[in-house]
Order: sequence, then structure tokens, then C-alpha cells
Amino acid sequence: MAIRKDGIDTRDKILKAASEVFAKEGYRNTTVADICRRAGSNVAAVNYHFGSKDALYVIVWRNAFEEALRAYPPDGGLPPDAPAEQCLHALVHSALHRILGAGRLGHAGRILIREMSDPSEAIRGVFRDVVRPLRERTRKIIKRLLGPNANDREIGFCEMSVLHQCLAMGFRRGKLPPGVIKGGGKPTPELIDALAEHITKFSLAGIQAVRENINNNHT
Amino acid sequence: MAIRKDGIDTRDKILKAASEVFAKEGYRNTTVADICRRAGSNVAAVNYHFGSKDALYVIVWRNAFEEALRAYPPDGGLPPDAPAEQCLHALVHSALHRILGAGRLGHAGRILIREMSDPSEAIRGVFRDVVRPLRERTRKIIKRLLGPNANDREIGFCEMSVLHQCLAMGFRRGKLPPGVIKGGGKPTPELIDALAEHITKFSLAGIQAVRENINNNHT
Amino acid sequence: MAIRKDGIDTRDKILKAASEVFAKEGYRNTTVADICRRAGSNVAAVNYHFGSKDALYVIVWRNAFEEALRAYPPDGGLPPDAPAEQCLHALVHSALHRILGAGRLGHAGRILIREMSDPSEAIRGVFRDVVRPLRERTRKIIKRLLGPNANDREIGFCEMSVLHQCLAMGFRRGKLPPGVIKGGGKPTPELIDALAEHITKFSLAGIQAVRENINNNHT
Amino acid sequence: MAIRKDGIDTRDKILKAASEVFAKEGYRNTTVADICRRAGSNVAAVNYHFGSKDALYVIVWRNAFEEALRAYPPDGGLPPDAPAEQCLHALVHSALHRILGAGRLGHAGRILIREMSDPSEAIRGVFRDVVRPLRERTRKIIKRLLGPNANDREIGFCEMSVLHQCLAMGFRRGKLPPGVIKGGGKPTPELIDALAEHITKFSLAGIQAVRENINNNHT
DNA sequence: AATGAATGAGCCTTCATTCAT
DNA sequence: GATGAATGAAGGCTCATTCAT
Repeated sequence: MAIRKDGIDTRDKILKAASEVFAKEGYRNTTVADICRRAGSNVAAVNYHFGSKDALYVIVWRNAFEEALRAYPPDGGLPPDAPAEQCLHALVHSALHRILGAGRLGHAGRILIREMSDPSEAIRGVFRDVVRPLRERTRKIIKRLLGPNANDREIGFCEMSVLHQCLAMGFRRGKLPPGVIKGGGKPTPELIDALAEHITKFSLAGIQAVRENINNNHT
Repeated sequence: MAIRKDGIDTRDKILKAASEVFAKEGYRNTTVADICRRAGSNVAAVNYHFGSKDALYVIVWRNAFEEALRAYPPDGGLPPDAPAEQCLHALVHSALHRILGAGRLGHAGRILIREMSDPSEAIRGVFRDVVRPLRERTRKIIKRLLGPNANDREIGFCEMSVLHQCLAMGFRRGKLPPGVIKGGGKPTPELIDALAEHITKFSLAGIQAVRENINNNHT
Repeated sequence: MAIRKDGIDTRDKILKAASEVFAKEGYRNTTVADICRRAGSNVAAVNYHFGSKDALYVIVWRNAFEEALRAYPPDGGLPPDAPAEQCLHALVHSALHRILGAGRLGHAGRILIREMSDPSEAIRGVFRDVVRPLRERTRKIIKRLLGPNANDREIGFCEMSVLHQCLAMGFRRGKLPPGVIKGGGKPTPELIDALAEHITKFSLAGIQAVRENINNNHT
Repeated sequence: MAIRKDGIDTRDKILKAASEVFAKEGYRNTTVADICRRAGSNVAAVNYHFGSKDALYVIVWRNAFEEALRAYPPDGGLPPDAPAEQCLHALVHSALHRILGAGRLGHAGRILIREMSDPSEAIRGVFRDVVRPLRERTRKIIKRLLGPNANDREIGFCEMSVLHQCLAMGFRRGKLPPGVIKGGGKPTPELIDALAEHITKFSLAGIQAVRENINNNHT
């Protein structure tokens, strides 16, 4: 019944525009007018389709994260009983792609980073839902790598070491420091892969060192 | 020529209030009224003393950073020819204290983190002036640890690994994940020290692994 | 030429919904969306069927009033030459039922009251058409009760005394003051009848007093 | 220190403008812009001085009512033990002046009437505080006039009969029906006095009739 | 005949800044 | 030197209405 193509189009256009602007500018810096201008629609359109700026933000966020998780699942397609080293690599690899990826696929990471340092009231719930599982997964892998003698603090520290190497990439807003890439431009997929390789190797060595330390102290 | 004591007081009170609120809420979430209410002065005071919200922000930022650097110098008081391992520890230790420290001394770190993920136009210049030297210092230490065969990319990657483990702490806004500290509260100086210990050890092992890899590839 | 049954249905549903909402919330507090939600139709329906919110309001008003007048005619079915006392009672009785009556029949009264204190431009015409005859009828009855010596002011005052006792009930929005009815709830038909009884008796005594006063002054 | 005359002036101008517009148009129909235009100030002034439209409304309301009560106290300056007939007259007289009075003194009544038929959420509390005492006073007088045998319903009915004759005048928004005053214009103080006279006499007769009825039924 | 989509005008409020003392 | 008052430029949202099917 009177399904108008442009109805869906406008909604999607707004969603697209919003995810771009939110990712780039953050919640507070983005105005509804910005989004609508970019989507080529009227200011009232956001409210019509989503109810409020807040609600739009939540939807954009959820969409972006789900899409990114689909494109780069944290298990990298590995079986649950794969070696912990491979699991760690898969985790790091997918996280980096989500955070640094170009286009839509990078929005999730960028929004996430913003939320971490500047949480919008609107989104705490979503945030928790999405970040906790990731942390759990990391934790499990770390546990396997540290062995049975590790205590909570040691696990927690290693968890932070690994995750922070990935998350902090979001700071750079897609730009790597000079020296790593000529001109400090945006990272190519190949560079992201190399970075994942590095972080994995770096972290495995770090974790191994912690493990040895634990075992020495226990004997 | 009596120096207007309370003039200076007001200025200082605003500076103090501003650094607290900016650190906690970020630039855009902070209103001039917030600051002035907290400083016990009136809304016009900010503009009167500093010209604009922007200018106040820049000053707050510079002050906070300089104060933090004085309190926790990145060289930790070590002589320039100290062993690279000690230098790395000093670097990490001071960075963590600047970022996680309680009270005024933590403001610098928190403002820094915010700026990284949400740069205010007002501050790009200051930002560069302040961050680059730190990066240079880190780079030099990494270079010494990696040996003469390391190329720019390898150095850059390790530099990021180390710095990001520190910087990302700012995300947490002073709260560590559960398991590391009971209740996820604010970190004590002791905990910060332990964390510095961990990051240093973790990173040295990571760097060492990278170094071995380099040498293997070169033979 | 099948008559679009659901077309009429929609129109009627809107009319019903509108009369309820208008009576309860008043013209300005009612949104077209409110009405359409309640009618189970879409926002465009009001404009489609009635042209505008204003036009719908006018129609609702007229309908409600005519329906109420049919259900409770001001003459109460009395012959024109019935005793003035009975006519007064019939008038009061029907007015109270129109104003306080439950369901559709009360809408007319409630809308009327609202219009009196907050006239919408849209309706002045209708309002006059509908109120004037009532006033005329009241006036005639009062005249008979006051006798031939009453002047316009005396008639007008008594007219107001009687009508206002009825009309002001609309203020209460269907709730009577505590003491009159337990819990201050909505009036039952029996209570309305009792109230009509009271107002009639009260007013007849009042009018009689005015009449005596007139006659004393004239002698 | 730096008391600016115009500060107070603006606040007062807004208060004045607001009480006029609110009384004339009601809460919902009045825009902040209307008020400020009338007060010759900026739209932001309302928020600056009063915090919100709601808060302004509450203040206007309270002011208007208090001022009106001061100008026309419900006891009319009578001693508490004055004859009930005189008390009733004083009550009616003052109520009518408050409701029909010209200029500022009439605003209270007009706002009151609006609130009765179209309550703003903002004001329920104030409303109760202000109306209940009046009702109590009326009730006491009625009780004295009805004698000891009256029950709650009889008292309540009479209370309504008296109060409604006064309150409903607010409907007219200052205009009396044709016949009472040439041209249906605004009531003069003299006319208001005459009306008070009428309502008192009318009501005393009504109450007396109710009383006789009570006593007949009790024997 | 009917409707989901879209719009623009308008409203209340916030806020950095300026004014006048 | 300092401040209470005042402002204008947005910003988010509501709503009656119009558009396109």
C-alpha cells in the first residue's frame, strides 16, 4: 500500500549521513541540521523517522557495530578450540579492521572510541552490551596463554595491554604516525594486516614474559 | 600600584575550576557557566580574564601539561646515558602518572586523551608542541632497544605499542576494569606503579621479540 | 457505485475520536496526531476528510451540540404553556445533563465550557448560533417568573444567576467537590437529577426575592 | 554593586507583559516571544530572569492572586463574628472584583478561570493552595446560614450555587450579556457592585429556601 | 479513497559573548 | 577590576499541513 521508495531511501540516507557525521564529529558536535543537510532532507526528517537525535544515535551505533562485527567477526572464523595464539591474532586483526577500516566499516570503531572517552548518556546500555563480550573473549584467550597460575590482576593487566594497543588506534582517527606510513595517510588493508601481525607477536612475547614471571614467583 | 589580590584570585579560581571541568566533561560539554559557578564568579569573568572560552581552554591545557611534566618528567630524573630499559620504565611510569594521577596532576592526561579523540580547533598547535617531544623520546629509546637493523616501520609499530598501552588508560577516565582493582575504582599510586612495571616488562619482551625477528630476517 | 463503507467508517471514527479528545484536552492541547492515533487512521486523514483541524473542530462541535440537544431538549418535552417553574426545571435539568453527562453526550457541554474561556477563532460563529437560543429561552422563563415590572438589568442578572450555576459545572470537568459525592468522582445521573432539583429550587427562591424587591420598589 | 536599574525594570516589564498575555491568551496560546516582544526585550530574557516559561507562569499566577487578594480581601474587612449575610456579601463582592476587575487586578480571576477549565500541569500545586481556602471560607458561611441540620450534600450544593455565580463571570472575559449593560462592554466598578448585591440577595433567598426544606424534612 | 512520507514554520531553551555600570 | 543584565545565534523538537503514490 503506497510504499514509497523514497521513504526508505530517505531513512537510509539519514542513517548513512548520521553515521558518517557522528563518527567524524561525535554526538555533541553533530547537529540534526548537519545530518539532514547531508542527507538532503528536511530537519524534521530525523524526528519523523527516528523520534529524536538520541534515538538516531543509538540506532546508528548499533547498526555500525553489528555491521562491523559481521564483516570482521572477533573469532576470525576459527573453531573454538583453535590454538590460543591464532585466536589472539584473529581478535586483534578483526578489532583493528573494525577500528581503522575505511568507509562504513570503520565507523563502528570510531564511534566506539568516542564513546569511551566521552560517553553519551543515551548509549550506556548499548555500550555495555557490545564491549563486554569482547572483553570476555579477550580474557579467555589471555587466560589460556598465561596458564592456570595467573591471578586476576595479571590477567587484567595483560588484557589491557592487548586491547589498548588496538583501541588506541582509534585515537589517530585513521592516521598513523609518520615513519610507519609515508605521509601519515589512512591505513591500507595491507598495513592493517601488518599491524595486526605486529601487535600479536609483540603481545604474545609480552604475555609469555608475564607467564614466566608468574611461574618463577610460584616456585 | 597595589596588586589586586582578589583579581588574581578570581583568575586562578577560574583556571582551577576550568581545568577540573574540562578534564571531566571535555571542551564541548563544558559551559562557561559551569566553570564560573564552580569558581564562584560570574559568567562574564571568563571573557573578562581570558577573552573567550577557547583561549581559556588553551591556557588550561598548557598549564596542566607543563605542571604534569614538571611533577613527572618523562626522563624520571635519569641521566641521558642510563640503560634503555630504565629509560623506558621512567617514560611509562611518568606517562601513567600524568594520565591517571589524582587531582590536578591527572588533568593533563585526561585533557590530552580527549583532545586525541575529539580535537578542538582551538588547540591543534599546542597539541603538536607537546606531544611531539614525547614521541621523539619514546622513539629514541625504542631505537636503542631494537638495535641498528630496525627500519622505520618496525620502530613506529613498537612506538605505538608502548605509547598506546599508556595513553589508552585515559579512556577509562580513571577507572580500571574489574579484576584489576576491587570495585573498579580509581587507581592508587601503588597500582599505577604496578601498572608501569607491567607495561615495561610486557613491552620489553615485545620489543625483544621484534628485535629477534629483525635479526633473523637479516641473516 | 459501491459506497466505500470504510471511507465513511474512517470519517466517523475520526469524528468520534476528535470529539473525545477535544472535550478532554481542548482545542490547542489536542494534536491532529492524537486524534488520528485514537481513530486508528493516519495523520493525513483529518485533512483529507475535513480539510483542516479547524474545520474538523467546527463539525465536531456542531455535532456534539445537536446530539446533546436532541437527547436533552431544553424544553424537556413540556408544552409551551407549561408553568414557568416546570420550564425552569426542564431547562436546568437538560443543561446539566448536557454538561455533566457521561460519554458522547457530555462532550457538548465540555467543549462549550472550553470555548467560553478559550474561544478558538474557528468557532465564534457556531458558538453564537447555539448559545443565543438557549439564552433566549432562559430569558423568557425568567421574564414570566419575574413578572411584568422587571427591567432588563434585573432580568439579565437573574438569567446569569441561573445559567452560571449550570455552566460552571463544566469547570469541574466532571468532578464534583468532596462532600457532595464521596471521592469527588464523576456524577451519576441520579446526582445530576438531584443537582437540577437543587438549582431549580435555589433559583426559584432567588428569583422570587428579586421579584418582591422589584415590586416593593415600584410601589 | 553595579545595580542596574534596567535589570529590575526588565524583569518587571516581563512580569507585567506576561500577566497580561497569560490572562488574555492562556498558557498554551502564549509564546515566550509574545511576552518578550511586549516587554521590549530579547527572547532569552524570560529564561534568564525566570528559568523557563513554566516558572514564569507560576510566578505570574501567584503574584496576580496575591495582589488581588490584597486589594479585595475575601473578608471585606469584616470582623470574624459579623453576621453571615454580611460575610457572604463581602465574599461575593471581593470575588467579583477579582474576577471582573480591570487591569492587573482582573488578571488573577481570568487566569484562575482558565486554570479551572484548562489546568496546566505546571500549576496544580499553586492552584490548590489558593482555591481551597476560599472554598473553606465559603463553606463556613454557608453552614452558618443553613443552620445545624444541613448535611454535607446540602452544604456542598449551596456552596456551588454561590461560587459558580461568581466564577462563571470569568467566562465572559469581562463582557456582560447585552441587556445588562449597553453594548456588552466591560463592567464598571458600579456594575460589579450591583452584581454583587444581586448575587448576594439571590443566594440568600436560595439558601433560605434550602434551609426551610431541610427543617421541614427533619420534623 | 487513503496513506506513509516529508516539510516548514514556529516554539522553548541554551550558551558564549557583550553591555552598562 | 569586576559583575549582573542582556542578547543573538543556534539547537532540538512539535505539529498542521502537503506531497506522491
